[in-house]
Amino acid sequence: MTRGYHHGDLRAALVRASLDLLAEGGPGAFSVAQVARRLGVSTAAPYRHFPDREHLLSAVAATAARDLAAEVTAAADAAGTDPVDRFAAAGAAYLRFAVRTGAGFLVIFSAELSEVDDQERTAATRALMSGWIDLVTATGDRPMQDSLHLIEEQIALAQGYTALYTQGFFHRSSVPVDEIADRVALGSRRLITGDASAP
Amino acid sequence: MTRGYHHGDLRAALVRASLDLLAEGGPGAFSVAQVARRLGVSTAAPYRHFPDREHLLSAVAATAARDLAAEVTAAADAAGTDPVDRFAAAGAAYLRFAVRTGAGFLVIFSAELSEVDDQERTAATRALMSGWIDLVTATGDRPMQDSLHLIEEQIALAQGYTALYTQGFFHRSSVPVDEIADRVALGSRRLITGDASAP
DNA sequence: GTCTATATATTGATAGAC
DNA sequence: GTCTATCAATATATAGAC
Repeated sequence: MTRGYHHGDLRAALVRASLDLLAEGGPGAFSVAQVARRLGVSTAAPYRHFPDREHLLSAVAATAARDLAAEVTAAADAAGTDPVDRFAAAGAAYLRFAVRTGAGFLVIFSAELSEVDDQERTAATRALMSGWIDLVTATGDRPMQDSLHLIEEQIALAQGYTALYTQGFFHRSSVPVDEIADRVALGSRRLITGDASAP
Repeated sequence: MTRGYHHGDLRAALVRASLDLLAEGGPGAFSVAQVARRLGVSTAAPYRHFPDREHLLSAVAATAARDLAAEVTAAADAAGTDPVDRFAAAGAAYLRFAVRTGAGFLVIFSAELSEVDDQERTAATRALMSGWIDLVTATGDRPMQDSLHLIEEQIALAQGYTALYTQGFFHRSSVPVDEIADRVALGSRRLITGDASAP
C-alpha cells in the first residue's frame, strides 16, 4: 500500500472519491475506510474533515444535489422553450444522472441524513426542488399540491427505472441507457398532456 | 445471549426471519449472522442448510416471488372482471407488498442472484411474470414487446414510489401507504387507457 | 493535518466436539 | 444438525506521535 501525505483539498477530494464509489458500486460500496484507501490516505484522515460518516455523506448529498440541478437545468434549456419538452427532458436527465453517478434522490434525500444538520445540503436540496417546481409550473397553472404530485410521480418513474436498470432487472448490455431515458421522457410527457402521443 | 437448540424446520425459519429483517431495515439490514441471532441459533447453523449467503438470499427471493404473485392475483380478483381495473389493482398490490415486506423486484431479481442456480427461485419468478403478462394482455391485443414495456413501466413507477416512501422522501407519518397505492393504481390505469380519467 | 497504532464490533465462513 | 470456538476481513472511530 503506497500511502503518502495528501497535499491539496482533502475535504473536496473525499467527496469526489465518495461519489466515484457510489457510481461504481452503489450505496453498499461506500465506506469511510474505502474512500480513504482510494485517496491513499490513512483511515483516520477523513475524521479531521468530517466528524463522522454521516457528515461526509451529507456533503456528498449536497454536491450531488448541485450537480443534478445543473444537469437538469442544462437538459431543459437544450430542449428549447416548450414547457412540456423541458419537463420531459428533465426526467430523462434525471435518469441519466442517477444511472451514471449512483447518487439520485435516494442519496440526496436519504432518511439517515434527515437529522444531520448541514446548511450546505439543505440549501442545495431546496434549490434543486425549487428549480424542478419551476419546470412543472411552466407547463400550466394548477394548485401547488398538484405540481408536487406531478414531480413525485416523475421522480418515482425515473427512480424506479434507475433501480431496475442498475440492479440488473434489464439485460444491461442489450438495453442502452438512452432507451430507458426516452421512456422516462415519454412517461413525463404523458403526465402533463394526459396521453401518450409523441412530441 | 440465550441460545438454544432449534427444534423444527430451521431452513424455513431462516427464510422467514430473513424476510422480517428485510421488512424492518431494508437490504442493508440483512446478514447471515443477524438472521441466526434473531432465531437464537449459532451463526454456523445456517450453513448447514445453505452453502453460503447467496443461496439463502435465493430462497428468500423464491418465497417473496410466490407471496407477491399470490397477493397480486388476489388483488386483481378482488377488483372484479374489468381488465383495466385488475391491472391497476395489481400495481397497487405491488406497492403495498414492497413497502410492507421490503422484498420487491429488487430482491427477487437481484443481480447478485443471477448466477445462483436455484430451480425453486427460477420457477417462482417465471410464474410471477407469467401471471403479470396475463393481466396486461387481458387489457387488449398488442405485440408482446409492448406488453413487456407496459409491465416494466408499471413496476418502475411502483418500485420508484416504494423507494421514495421507504427511504424517507415522503413525510412517512403524514402520507398513508394507501394514498401512494392509489397513485400507482391511477398511473397504471393511465398506462393502458392513455389518459388520466378516474374509473 | 496527517500519520501509526489501536480498540471494538460485525461480517462470512470453517473445524471439530457432541 | 447444532454447538463452541476461531479465522481473516472490514467497519467506525479515537489517542497520541510528528
